[in-house]
Amino acid sequence: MSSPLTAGFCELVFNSADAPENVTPTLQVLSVKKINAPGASGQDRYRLILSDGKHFIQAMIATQLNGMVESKEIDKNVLIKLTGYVTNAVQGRKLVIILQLETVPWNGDKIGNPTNIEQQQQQGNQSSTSAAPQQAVPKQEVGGFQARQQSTAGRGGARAGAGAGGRGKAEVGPLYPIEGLSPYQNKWTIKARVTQKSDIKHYSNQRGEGKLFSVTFMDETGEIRATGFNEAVDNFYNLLEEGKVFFVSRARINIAKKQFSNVNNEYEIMFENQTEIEPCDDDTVPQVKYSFKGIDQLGETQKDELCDVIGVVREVGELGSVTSKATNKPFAKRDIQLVDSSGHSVRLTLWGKQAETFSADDQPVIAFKGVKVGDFGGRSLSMFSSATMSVNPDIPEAHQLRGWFDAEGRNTQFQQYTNSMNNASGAGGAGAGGVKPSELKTIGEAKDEGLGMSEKTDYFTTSATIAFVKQETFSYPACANPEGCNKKVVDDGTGWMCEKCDRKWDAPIHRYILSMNVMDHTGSFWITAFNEQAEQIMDVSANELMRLKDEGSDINSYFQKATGKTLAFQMMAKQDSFNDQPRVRYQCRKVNAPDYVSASAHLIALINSMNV
DNA sequence: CCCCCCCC
Repeated sequence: MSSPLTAGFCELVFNSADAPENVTPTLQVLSVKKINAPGASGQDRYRLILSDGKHFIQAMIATQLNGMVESKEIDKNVLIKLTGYVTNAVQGRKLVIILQLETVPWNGDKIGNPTNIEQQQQQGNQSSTSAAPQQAVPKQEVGGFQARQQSTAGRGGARAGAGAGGRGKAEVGPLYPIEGLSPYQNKWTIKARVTQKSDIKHYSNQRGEGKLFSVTFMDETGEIRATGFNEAVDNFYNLLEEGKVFFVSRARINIAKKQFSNVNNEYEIMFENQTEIEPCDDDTVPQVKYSFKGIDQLGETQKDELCDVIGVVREVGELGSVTSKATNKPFAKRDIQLVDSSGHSVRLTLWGKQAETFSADDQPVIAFKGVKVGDFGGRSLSMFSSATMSVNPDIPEAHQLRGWFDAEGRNTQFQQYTNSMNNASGAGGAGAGGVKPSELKTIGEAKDEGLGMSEKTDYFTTSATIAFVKQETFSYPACANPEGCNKKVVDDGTGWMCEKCDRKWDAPIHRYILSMNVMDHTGSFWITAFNEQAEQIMDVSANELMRLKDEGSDINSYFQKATGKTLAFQMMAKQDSFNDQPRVRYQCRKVNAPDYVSASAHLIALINSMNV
């Protein structure tokens, strides 16, 4: 009977010093296990036991294939064909790292009676497993990955894989995927694109003075941060250009200090004196991938979150300087205003050299990766040192924005993020300790927890029904300045005077201050909604409603229509005093259609917490 | 071996 499995594969991996080149074995999964060491980004890692029918061997699966495990495509007794993999020697044990695979149709039966290749090897070949395996050059063989790399290398094939013996210099090991790198290997080469390069940073501490820089490398399997100190700065800083592809070898792999970077890898590279870096003109290495958030969506992100944003630079601020409170050091700073086709704008701050050298005054499209969301002025963005920006990138989103801006965006009024009362942008700073804007609270909870009773402002969302809308005072006469002033104006008999704009208008524009009583099953409270939110609730502008009222129409029906609406109110609770008595002012910052799914989840959690 | 990511 012929087995569909690649007999002898385990032995080949274990015994051969030569890479099993162009071997794409078919193996059977004996078990799948989640291991207790999630990846840098918190992703799960899965270990497989793979059988060739005679022996079995341990394997790890690259995180980008996790979905196949979670969907049970990869499961016990499934046959898989490894089309991309590397092997590692880790503390004398062999491990296959699977980078690419295909499943092979099979009836689900277990094939043969495989035994552990490790035990067999330990009995039969002591020397290869016990004698200081890390000091000895670990056996590293690269399977399908290398074959695939070479076949797609094009001109970059100048640097062939291990089999071709390097680049006329010392042997530097086989071409490795970034995902396959680990501290247990010292003989590897990666072919990767620099997606980010830092400035040169100088430091001085107890150990002395020094300088350093870091880059992020990316290939089709992942990304890794690399750092170089002192001499390495001199050797490599100018060579490594953002966006270009390089071969890197003979560097150290350390455990990543993950708290200092958002690069998704458990390890990082340290450039050393013997490190070799060579440019490569292979353009098949992937480019940076973005996951853009619309500028209007920033209200949904948490403060300090990193995100990707693309926008048109509508305004470039002056170069300024600020002194850090923490270090007393001055930093160059420049604010730019970004807009996108959502009609929203946001401020983004550049720091240091980037602030100094920024010179795009032609309203370019810029794609930002990994910028930090701040809550100043509602929402703001800040360039992080690991953030990157790409001016007029050749990606569809950029072309789209360019077309939109040139056709209409140029003349659009943009909705800004602000902390002011009239902003419809949701969020706003849930300051340290403050309730997050997205956090659901019943009215009872908001009161019981004393939201808005302390110094800080609290933000929460409540799903509630409008019980009553005050009709007597629903609006105020506001400055008619089309630039958007919104200040209250007074009629002095000759016109409506705005003190802020120092202008007089024939007629004001009425804006809402809508006072409403809303309730849920736990209670009710009075809330105030300003113009934008109130318009959404009333389905008519305050100005129009005032006109109807002035001409003697019955406007009661509008208020009746609003009454009974159930909405998700994004609320701000702030301490206030009234007749010297402290009280809480509840202001509605945004209204949405009720989100029944999260509201139900919240109620279920409440019920469960009742512990009955 | 750095690791600060700032200010209004």
